[in-house]
Amino acid sequence: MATTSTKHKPLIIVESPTKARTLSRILGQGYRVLSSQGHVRDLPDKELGVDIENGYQPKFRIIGRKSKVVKSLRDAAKEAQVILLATDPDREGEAIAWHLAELVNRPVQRVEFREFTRRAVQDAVKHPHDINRRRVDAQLARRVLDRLVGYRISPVLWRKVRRGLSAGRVQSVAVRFICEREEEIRAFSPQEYWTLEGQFAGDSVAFAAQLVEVDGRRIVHPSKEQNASTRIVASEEEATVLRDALLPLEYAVDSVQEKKISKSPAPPFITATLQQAAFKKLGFQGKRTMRTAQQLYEGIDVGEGLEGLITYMRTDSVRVAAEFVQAAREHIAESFGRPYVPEKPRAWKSRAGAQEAHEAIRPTNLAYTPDRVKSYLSSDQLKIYTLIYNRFLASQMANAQHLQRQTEVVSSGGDVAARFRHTATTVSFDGFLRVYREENNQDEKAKPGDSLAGVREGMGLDLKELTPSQHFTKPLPRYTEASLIKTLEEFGIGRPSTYAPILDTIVERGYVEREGRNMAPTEWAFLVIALMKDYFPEVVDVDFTARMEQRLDLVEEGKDRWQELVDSFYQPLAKKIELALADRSKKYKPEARELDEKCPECGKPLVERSGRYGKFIACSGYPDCRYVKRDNGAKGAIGKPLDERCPKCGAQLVARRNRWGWEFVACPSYPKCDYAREPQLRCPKCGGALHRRQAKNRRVFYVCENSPGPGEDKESASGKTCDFVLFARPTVDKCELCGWFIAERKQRDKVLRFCSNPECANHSGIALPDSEKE
DNA sequence: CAGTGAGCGAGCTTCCGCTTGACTT
Repeated sequence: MATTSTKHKPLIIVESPTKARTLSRILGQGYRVLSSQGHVRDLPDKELGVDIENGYQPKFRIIGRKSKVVKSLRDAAKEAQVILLATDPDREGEAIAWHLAELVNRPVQRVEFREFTRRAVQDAVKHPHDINRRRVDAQLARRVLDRLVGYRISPVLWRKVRRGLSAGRVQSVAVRFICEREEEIRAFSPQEYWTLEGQFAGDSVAFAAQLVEVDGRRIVHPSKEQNASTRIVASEEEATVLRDALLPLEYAVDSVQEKKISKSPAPPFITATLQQAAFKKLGFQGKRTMRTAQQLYEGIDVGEGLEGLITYMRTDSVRVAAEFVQAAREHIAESFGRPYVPEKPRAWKSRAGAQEAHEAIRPTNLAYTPDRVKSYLSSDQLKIYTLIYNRFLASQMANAQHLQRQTEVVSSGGDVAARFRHTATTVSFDGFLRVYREENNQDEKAKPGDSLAGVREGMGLDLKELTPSQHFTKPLPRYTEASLIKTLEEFGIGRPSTYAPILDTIVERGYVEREGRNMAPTEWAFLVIALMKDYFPEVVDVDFTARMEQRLDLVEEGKDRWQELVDSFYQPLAKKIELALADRSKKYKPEARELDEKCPECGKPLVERSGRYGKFIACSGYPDCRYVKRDNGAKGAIGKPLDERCPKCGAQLVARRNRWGWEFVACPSYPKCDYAREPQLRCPKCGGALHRRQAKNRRVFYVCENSPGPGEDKESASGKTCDFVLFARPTVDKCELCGWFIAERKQRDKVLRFCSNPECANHSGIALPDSEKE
């Protein structure tokens, strides 16, 4: 494209590059469209950045890795006559627009659209307006408040609990949920109860029915409220007595009732519900779901160039563009027939307080059915796309119709009166179930052995068998990623872009450990939550965010000033921080746990303590006795023996891991012998010496002495013929396929092991022996 | 590259929310 063609065209700035591309397509050649890629300015990382003494004046800096983006936006702004800021129509988007306006230092206009349809976009561009300064102020209040809460309370935790911990408006409430659930589980005592199932048979009928009533008292689950008309069968003895009493009685069908049940589909996905469904149905963690959805959003070549297959995936709204609903109705009629189209289009309602900047997550083109595009998609992409496609389609389909048939059987004669019930539900019209059903939809349980076709009221029956079965009440389960996100979303805590990262944060800080699908709190979580409840109860109150939001609305309506909002939250907080720091007790430090083992040096009992680097075992006589157990299986363990002798003392060397988890080779007789080195010293390719280097970004990498430096190419650097460079750490292990050493790299908090040979099949990663999911 | 506790007190850690692309001496 000619460079002059962009000059003087109106410039439109949006948040995401994909939106820029779509917008460009809608508006055509007359506009130049660029993206900010999210926020471009923020408070500095290394300091508070809020002048508390001076009206909470924030100190904004261009975010380091956005400097290139900012430069290109500034350059483009210089060339443009008209600048339109089309960032998202929500609080954060308004703030981004304001920061951009400040940075380009030129007159700007604001445009907003909530759908990426031609009509909505063209209409928006025709009606530009000013930036909403009140809305920007509301965002400012939100940002400053979060910074003050996070950066002022966290240091209290470093001092009183452990270094490196953190607190925040969102993460602390998430940790609180997990801790309180754990306390409930620990306090729970399972309660025994019994159910009785009878096998009835009569004239060409046979079926099973549950005992539901004895002498006018309903048999209920222990969790149900108890009164004079209810009863729990609590023991085997009780169950046996009942069985013996009921077996000899005579029985007859009391009633047969049929009920129609209409079930409506779930709304189309928003971020939180997509993550929940993908977790439940596919076992995907939030991160994996979002990464995949992003790919579908950015576009896939389905044979006709790049096509974005879904709408934006970070949304809190279930709204769908009216024209697309119409398209869906036509598609449904065509694919499944008229009865599958509801009379009126369904209009879904988002949670109160949703910002509704985007549509729900839906396919962009119904002609791209999962089946039609599957050969262009990866396996993850197809799974997520199918989920989104079907959930959306279902949300505009007709209700499913169920027929529930209840057959009740009563006893006659004897000293007790019993009532049994058989319930069968059948689907009479599948409706939306044709394309989407929830995970635990187990209400269609017509048992295979049952035959009730000939059942009539008053018909006599024999009770052939009466089988008691034992049950126990169960505590609520631990939170999973899905149920935690659901809970946070319901309380309005966190935003679509942060649900998945929150999980990482609380795991990284050591508050929570993943145990299979569940989230288990650590000791640190309990200590920190206890402190938070004592000193900062309002911050860990589930309604803190809701109260903040109400106040933000007032700022947005011009009824409150942002500084006053921040001040009214911060002043009480500042007092509590002082109180907390003044308390010198060790109440929130982990306790040493006494062990049954005696110190081999002084005979006093050993204790397990929590130190900076995890748990360790030492003598309770400290500081008189400084014994520390070295082979406790923790990080300071003895290590893996190697086929190599110590050059200093001749002992058999071992591989150990340092405090950051990296391997090194050392003498086992440490501290008597201090021989230690890196796991690999020679280049696996040419045998030359292997050097460790550090990049500007502080990442460690390894390079062969025979490889040319960055400035020199292979021709000019005579003799430097090797090109071995490794952006990872070597280990002592060898690859089974090629014999080169295995290397390790950390991807976020996860360790990736792979062969150092780029030609080897194991280079992309080694399958773990106990391959865990994701 | 091998810690840890207590206290002395260098120099360090930390929030939530928007968005992707880096590329190493």
